[in-house]
Amino acid sequence: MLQSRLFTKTKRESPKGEKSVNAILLQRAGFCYKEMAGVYTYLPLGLRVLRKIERIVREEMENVSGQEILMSVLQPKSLWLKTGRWKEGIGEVMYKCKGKEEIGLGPTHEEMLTDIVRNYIHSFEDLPVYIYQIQTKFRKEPRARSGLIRGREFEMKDLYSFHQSESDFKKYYKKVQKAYFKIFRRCGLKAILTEASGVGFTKGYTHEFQVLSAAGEDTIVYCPKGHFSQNKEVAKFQAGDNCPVCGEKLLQGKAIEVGNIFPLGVKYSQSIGAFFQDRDGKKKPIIMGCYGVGISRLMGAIVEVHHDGKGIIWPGSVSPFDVHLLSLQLSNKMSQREKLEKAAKKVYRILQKQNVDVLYDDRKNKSPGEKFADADLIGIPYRIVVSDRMLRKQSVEIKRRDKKIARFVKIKQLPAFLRKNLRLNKT
RNA sequence: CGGGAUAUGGUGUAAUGGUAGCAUACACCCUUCGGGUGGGUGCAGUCCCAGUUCGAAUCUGGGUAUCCCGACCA
Repeated sequence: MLQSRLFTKTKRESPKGEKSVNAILLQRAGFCYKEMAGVYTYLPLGLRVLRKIERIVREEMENVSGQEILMSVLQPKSLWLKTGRWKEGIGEVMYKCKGKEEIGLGPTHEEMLTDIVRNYIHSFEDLPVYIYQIQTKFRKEPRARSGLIRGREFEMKDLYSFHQSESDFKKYYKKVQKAYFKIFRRCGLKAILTEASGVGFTKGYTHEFQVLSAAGEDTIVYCPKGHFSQNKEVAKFQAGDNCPVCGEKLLQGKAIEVGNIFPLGVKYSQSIGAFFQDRDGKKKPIIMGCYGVGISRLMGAIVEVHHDGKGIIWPGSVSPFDVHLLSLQLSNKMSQREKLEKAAKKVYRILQKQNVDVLYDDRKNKSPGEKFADADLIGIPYRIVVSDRMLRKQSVEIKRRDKKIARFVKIKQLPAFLRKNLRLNKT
């Protein structure tokens, strides 16, 4: 991708009033455009990141036998009346449209999917089944905040599992738990499995995946060795207490909830009427589980964790590009400029041939300082510089965004270097 | 939903009752060239409605929007 053609440019100043790091950096660098409080447009750079995160999530969902569907955003009132949630609970934050009839904008999809499942699952032999989707959700949040961390419109992956027995559900629950750790690790985040309050019908155990960050809305009490963590709202322990597992002193910190998993029991199957006939001939409500990942929130969380004073530092797995190629047009001699452009294009082609996603800063009349500043702000993991100085040595300069020092690689040896080093980032 | 703050060119800011200024971005000219080079020219603005006043960006009332704290966060 040629940066001269890239839609959107970086901004020198932080958006007015904005305090949260992810909101500032994502807007300044041109990843997101704020439409309203808690409502964002994903620009070319931002969408690439979102897609990368989606890809990771999809792969891990397929690994736990999830089948992807895409449900509608518009939801019938009748279904919500069946579960009593049109007016209460999440219904309170549902956007409702009045047309011919009242319709809800999906804040979550338990009702809808349970109703669909009701139409296809009739026997124990049809179970278990695991259905997920990646979709935009709408919630009338009383207070949208912190950029992508809490939006009124946001992207979420929601997986629902359907089982014939509690024990089968529990096995799957554990499996998804593992898959979730993998998702967050692949996104460059260290998630802490945290016990949280269940809603009435969940009788106890629900789990949140929390990422430590000052931008978080939750406070967790956790074991630094990772044995234990509880959300402050339900915590029976406090900072300074001993970890019930290893005895280590517990810590307390702010955290962003990037995912959650919880049992639904038979709440929805019962009220919506999703039953199956068991091998004993009896009709039973399907046992359900629900597993969410805030995809767009994850993007915000990654920025909160991976940045410095100059900009974002994307983990390779979710970066919009693998390499940011800069050509420094320094000489005022036309012949030299042409020579440099030719060399930069050659490097660009080498990179593309190696299947490296590259953003090529081919902009003319931009000073080196400006190109460096933009590269730091955008935060692509590798920066490759082509300049007169480099050309004299038949080399390019390669610098990692998260490292201070640069190294020099002969253009001839570039393909080998790329094969050897960049693959590391493809998780 | 309670509390606080803010609203001025595309973006970021100054002007506290009397000529709306600066920076940046953008366009053009010159200059410079490995960390936002310097200079010149041009383009462009007071959130909305009402009120006070000879006169309002500025004061008053109402509205709207944004940010922050809290409540809320199946």
